[in-house]
Amino acid sequence: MALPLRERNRLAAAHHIIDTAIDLFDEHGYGQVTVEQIAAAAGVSPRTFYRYFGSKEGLFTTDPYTVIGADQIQPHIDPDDLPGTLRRIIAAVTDPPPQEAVPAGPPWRGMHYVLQEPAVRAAVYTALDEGSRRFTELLRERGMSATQARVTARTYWFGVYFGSLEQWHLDGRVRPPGDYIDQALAALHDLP
Amino acid sequence: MALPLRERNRLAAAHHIIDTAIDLFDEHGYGQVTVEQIAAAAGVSPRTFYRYFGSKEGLFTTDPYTVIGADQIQPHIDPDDLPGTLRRIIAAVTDPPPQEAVPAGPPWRGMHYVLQEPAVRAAVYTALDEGSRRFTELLRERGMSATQARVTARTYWFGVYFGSLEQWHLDGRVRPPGDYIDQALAALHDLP
DNA sequence: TTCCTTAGTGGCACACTCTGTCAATAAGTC
DNA sequence: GACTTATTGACAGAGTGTGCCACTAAGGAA
Repeated sequence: MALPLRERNRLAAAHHIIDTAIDLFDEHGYGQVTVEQIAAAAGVSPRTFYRYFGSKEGLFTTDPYTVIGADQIQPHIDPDDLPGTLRRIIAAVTDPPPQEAVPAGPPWRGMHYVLQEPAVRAAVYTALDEGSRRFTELLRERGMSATQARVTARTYWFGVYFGSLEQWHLDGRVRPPGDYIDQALAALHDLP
Repeated sequence: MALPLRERNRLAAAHHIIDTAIDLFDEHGYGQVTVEQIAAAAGVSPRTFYRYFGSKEGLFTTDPYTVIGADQIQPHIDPDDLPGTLRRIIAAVTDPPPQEAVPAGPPWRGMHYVLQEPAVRAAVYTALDEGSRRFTELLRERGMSATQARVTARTYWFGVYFGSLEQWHLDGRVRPPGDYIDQALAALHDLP
């Protein structure tokens, strides 16, 4: 009961809409399902859907149920410990702590669509881009040069983080995701 | 006259539409210009616009006038010389060789929108993604592990290549773009 | 409880993007 | 010059996303 009623209702509604949508996607395919159908199945108006998520792809990139949004990633950033930052994000994202208002699970039901549907993937890239932008600023504040900060942030975000997440998923999520981060970080020191 | 008439007409038409569109963007802003207006100003039907570019963002990601498309980049790839690959791409992209059917210049008129307009940026990321995917396959064929290949390809594409291009543009395109690639490659060996 | 303020919702109209289809036209071929 | 094929324009229509306004529900104060 930490959150006020309105907040809880909103989170529950968002969660319910996402869950309903992914059910429909699983059944008919992402491209065959319209926002109107999702809204109807979830018992809300299309207008409300757009208020919650802004777009169809927003289902996968809107806090707090996204696994990749800039806001979600922000608290884990420590510019002085980049490998640690990535490991913490991966841990938080792949093994979300139980919260009363945010039931675990839903983000990962949609991982398939994040990686396979071009439109969703593009939306995720936009979210990563925003995270990388903020990260670049942090590095610049620490005195890093513009080019180095930009390349470093983008390498960690787009290369190590998203690359690891994708490979982890493609391998069936069997091995611990942290292993992929470690492998990816090692690969950076052995670039051809 | 190397190309058949149809081909030449098509290239000229594409070039003209892009040029017309960017004129309108510069005058009214990207978001304020509709495809219908672009088509009308260029003297073609909206349907033809979509046949050429597929989408409004396609203006910036469709060969041969894009600077970042997978097809455009493909011929420069040499998996055994990655730094060289990037330098060749940057060279080809920032200083396109004069071709009779492909007047120089147009791609760079739109660079501003590529970096500033979220929708265009997302489309460019999708193109980069495709390039990176192909590149990952090439590296795998050379015996590289899945994770290493994926991270390496993404690091070079999203980190070094796009990062350098962006920084070069942000700095006013004064210094040679190759310098930024060199700086970025150096940064990879000095990651925090 | 009651009143009041504010946030959230639904419904409507509308602009815009993008696709399927088909007839008309232009280019390439023999 | 006739034939084949690619390209175009016009039209209809589905789907996404936004502005607007009245209505309902929540939070706070007396």
